[in-house]
Amino acid sequence: MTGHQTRSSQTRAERKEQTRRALLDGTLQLSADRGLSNVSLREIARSADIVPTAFYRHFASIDQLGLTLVDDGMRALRVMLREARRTPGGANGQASVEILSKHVRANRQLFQFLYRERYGGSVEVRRAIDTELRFIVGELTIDLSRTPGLQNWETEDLEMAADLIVSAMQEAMVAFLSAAKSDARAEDEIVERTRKQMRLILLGIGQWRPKQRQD
Amino acid sequence: MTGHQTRSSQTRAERKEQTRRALLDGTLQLSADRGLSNVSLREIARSADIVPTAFYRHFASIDQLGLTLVDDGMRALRVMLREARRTPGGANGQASVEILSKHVRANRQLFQFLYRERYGGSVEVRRAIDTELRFIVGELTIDLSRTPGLQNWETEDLEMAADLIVSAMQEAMVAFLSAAKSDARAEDEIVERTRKQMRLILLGIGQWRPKQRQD
DNA sequence: CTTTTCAGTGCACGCCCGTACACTGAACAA
DNA sequence: TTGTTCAGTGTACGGGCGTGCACTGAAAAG
Repeated sequence: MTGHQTRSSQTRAERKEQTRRALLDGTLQLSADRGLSNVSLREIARSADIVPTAFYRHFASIDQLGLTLVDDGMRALRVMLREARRTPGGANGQASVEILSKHVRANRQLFQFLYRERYGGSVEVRRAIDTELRFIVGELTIDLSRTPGLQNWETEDLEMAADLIVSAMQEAMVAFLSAAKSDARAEDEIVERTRKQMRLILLGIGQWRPKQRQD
Repeated sequence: MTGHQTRSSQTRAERKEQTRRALLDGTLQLSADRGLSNVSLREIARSADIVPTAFYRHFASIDQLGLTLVDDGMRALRVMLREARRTPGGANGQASVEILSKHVRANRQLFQFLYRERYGGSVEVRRAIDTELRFIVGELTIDLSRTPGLQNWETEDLEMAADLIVSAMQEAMVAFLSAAKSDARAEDEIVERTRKQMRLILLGIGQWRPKQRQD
């Protein structure tokens, strides 16, 4: 009631933030089974109970809102990766698959948004996602370079392996999200298959001869 | 000029087929950088130089047209796979990467359509693509089961390996299509990386112990 | 108390959309 | 020659869209 600070306001900004979140959540909901590009500004506004033109008080365009969602999704992804990295054998091992499944369940819509827009989104959204994804491959490459036995690998080869791991993980994520929401059996199968794939890749890495050449 | 057959007509059906192809080609063009769902029926009709309502003489809906494009794309994909299969070591080896790159270059838009709609398309289109893709994994599984040294693998494990190979190949395809149309250096890098990934997977397969268990 | 800020309102506009409907005219069958 | 088929036409409609513009009224600032 009595605002006596020289700094920022309170109730006013709170309400704005609330609407902003409603816009983001509503958009996530609406785009879940159609993609962002098939959602209209008016629909989004409706979902947040504001009039269409008020949308512009929060975002300059739907695309800008999309980029914010990409940020949110990537943040969730980084949280997941951090957990995987501090888990024993997490970054390349089998434990990471369970971590993936856990986080996917907790962030369904956000992750779905990411993989859907990665291929189907606008040019800007696609580029934003690809950039972040490349960054992730880079981090995994560094992780691998510190793994015992891989210190003398060439960066190119490390990147190649990291890329393969990320590809498999992404496919697992997509499979997860395609499975019915509470089909535990299907989820278990995906986990099992992906675990094996990780093991297969690790076996391959163990056999790799760093400077090998082919004609 | 003189049509004297009891069977089908000639010039009439030809013109229809011509328009049909114009519709398919135009749609492929229009959806290349926006996705099928962002293309309007009117645009498609315009691209084929017909009036909007005439569209329905050929397809019941844009979705139906999309399914036809999925068929076309899958046909191209099967042609590619057939070539890979009859090439020595093609199905899992490194030669298959070159075959992939060749066919992708020859069918850019069709393949782009496939991977874009696989995640971003309508429910029906997505299902059609996924079904076909699963079929391909199945065929590769059979190929693997005939490979010397893998005869006593369990089907589940073979499928797991086939799935990983297909994932890597798909990622390579996407990378190809994302690379600028005439960036030979980028394409070479992708080929090289994917080749190595195939080699890595093969090494992993070589080390695989069929009945291995983990806690 | 007075003034300023600004999230949200309400209306109006022009645009493109899908599609219903009645039609035309050339290719074809008889 | 005559009648039928049917790919393509042209008009018209109602509806959703993005957005420009003038506004309101409560919260914040002074």
